[in-house]
Amino acid sequence: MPTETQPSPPHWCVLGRTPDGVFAAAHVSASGEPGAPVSIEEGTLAAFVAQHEADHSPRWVWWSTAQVYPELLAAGVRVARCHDLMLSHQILRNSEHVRGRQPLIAAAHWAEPAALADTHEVPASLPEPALFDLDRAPAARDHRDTLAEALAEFGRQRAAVDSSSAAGRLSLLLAAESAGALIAAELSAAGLPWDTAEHNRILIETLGPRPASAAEKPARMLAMAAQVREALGDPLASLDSPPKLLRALRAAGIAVESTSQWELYEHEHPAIAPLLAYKKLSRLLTANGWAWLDEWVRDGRYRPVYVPGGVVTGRWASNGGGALQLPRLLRRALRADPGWVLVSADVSQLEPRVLAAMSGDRAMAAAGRGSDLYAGLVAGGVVDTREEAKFAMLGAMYGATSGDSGRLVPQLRRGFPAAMRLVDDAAAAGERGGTVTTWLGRSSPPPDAEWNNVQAAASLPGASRRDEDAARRSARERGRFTRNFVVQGTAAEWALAWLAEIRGKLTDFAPVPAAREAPASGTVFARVPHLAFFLHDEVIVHSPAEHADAVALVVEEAAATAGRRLFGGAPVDFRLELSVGERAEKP
DNA sequence: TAAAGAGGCGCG
DNA sequence: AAAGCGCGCCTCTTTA
Repeated sequence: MPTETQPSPPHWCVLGRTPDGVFAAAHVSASGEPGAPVSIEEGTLAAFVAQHEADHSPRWVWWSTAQVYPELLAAGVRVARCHDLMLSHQILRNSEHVRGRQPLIAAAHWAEPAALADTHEVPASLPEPALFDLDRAPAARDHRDTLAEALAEFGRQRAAVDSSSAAGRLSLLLAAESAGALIAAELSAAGLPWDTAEHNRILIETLGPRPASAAEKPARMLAMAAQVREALGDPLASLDSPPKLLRALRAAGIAVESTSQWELYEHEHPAIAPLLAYKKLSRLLTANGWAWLDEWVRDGRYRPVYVPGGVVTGRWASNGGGALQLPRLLRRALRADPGWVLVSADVSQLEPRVLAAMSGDRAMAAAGRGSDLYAGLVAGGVVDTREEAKFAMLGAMYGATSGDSGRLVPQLRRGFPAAMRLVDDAAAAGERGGTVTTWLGRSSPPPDAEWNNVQAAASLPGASRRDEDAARRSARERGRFTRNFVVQGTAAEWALAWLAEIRGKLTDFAPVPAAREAPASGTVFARVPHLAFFLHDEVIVHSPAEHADAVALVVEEAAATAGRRLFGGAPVDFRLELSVGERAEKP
């Protein structure tokens, strides 16, 4: 700890705009004292940031990483750490650990536009993109990005954390969330190395040659469609319109309620197999076909848009490019540049392990030690087969009450009472209309007005059976949501800590010679190992081949570090499936 | 004619 | 394949 006689190092550097739209910065010392604002000449922001980053690497405090950081990266400037005011605001104003939430809630203009729309404080017709448009005239720009507002909000957030009952955990969460925002921007900047030729080959092999126009269907789809129509005895049957398809199926004597594949599987009819095949092909064509390739892959890089904190549980969402839905069929198209490799890792059974750690369930932790957790459940005699173990765990975390999954939950409850109590308590809180909170302090939203109305209606004297059923049903639904929230949300926190740790360690690698660079990764990443993909519990690092083993070690050690950061000495292993190679496809 | 909703399916 | 959480995106249909 620095003594009073030592000058406080400028821990934070708050960035915002002056009223006339020019960037300005103010240092804030460890004690919270802001220094005098320094204005930054037009067009010199990147140089300013680079200089300060080299001098003392402050934690940059800014309104929105997504707003500021892409431009810095494009200018070749990386930052080590930041505090994203927007993301932090969302966490703090909802967190049950924060006692003094009122100042944050009162600063309603800091909320996301979507959240404002929910409370009808903003007309639904408000053009949302305008709020994020840097190119607008300064006068019309949102006032949230002024330096004065940033300093005020930063002060509110520090006070909120200091007053909370879990300052250490919340600080860790805000740091991890902000690191995630940096990483999301860096992932888009670096891109995922994509083998367009291989993707095209897969499309041709699966669908047939690319039709001359998008209006035409590929040959294999036409062939499947012909088989379906033949089998249905209906040469004009429409396969692309669910209502029409449903009528055609019924007319052919197939008694289905919907056209979804899980229901079609139940029926024996010569039309079923080609119809399911047609649906698969159609999905590939529309979601990740040639149009997707043309739109999303440039210069050998797929650059999706990630949205950190975009999911209510804290998981990332994506907005454009469908990064979180890449079909496994296309994994072969992920391919490192020549002389580089992809280091791919995914966490085995992340959510059950997180549940074991947060509940302190020693038996469940033991089941996951040194091996596959599901195999551990079998070895421990809780269930008979690995498949049963998997379904039982999913049922426990999602709140299954029926089916094979629900049937196995009681066995889990006997074997792992502590873990099950944690999720059962979370479900009970949700059913009562309460909120639940993740390990680091992200709280679930309270029930909306509609939910409260339904519950209230059922407890009125004249409530009908229908009212009561509706209330019970929506209570149970909410219980399943809060049950899953604590596990999914804490797993997302673990994953952020893992990512942040990997990112930090990757900066230690020396750049490879210019002759070996991967220019499509952008100036910042062309010569160093960098994160290239993230998907909830899975990362891919694009690395010069000679660093592959060291990078793999970094990824592995980061998992252990993340476990310690969150859970201290909890005896839970976070095991990875690691692979290193030119392609990311699993063996 | 554009927006909103529903159905369906990809991912974890 | 399993019914049970969280998403995004595409298509077709209904609604304003």
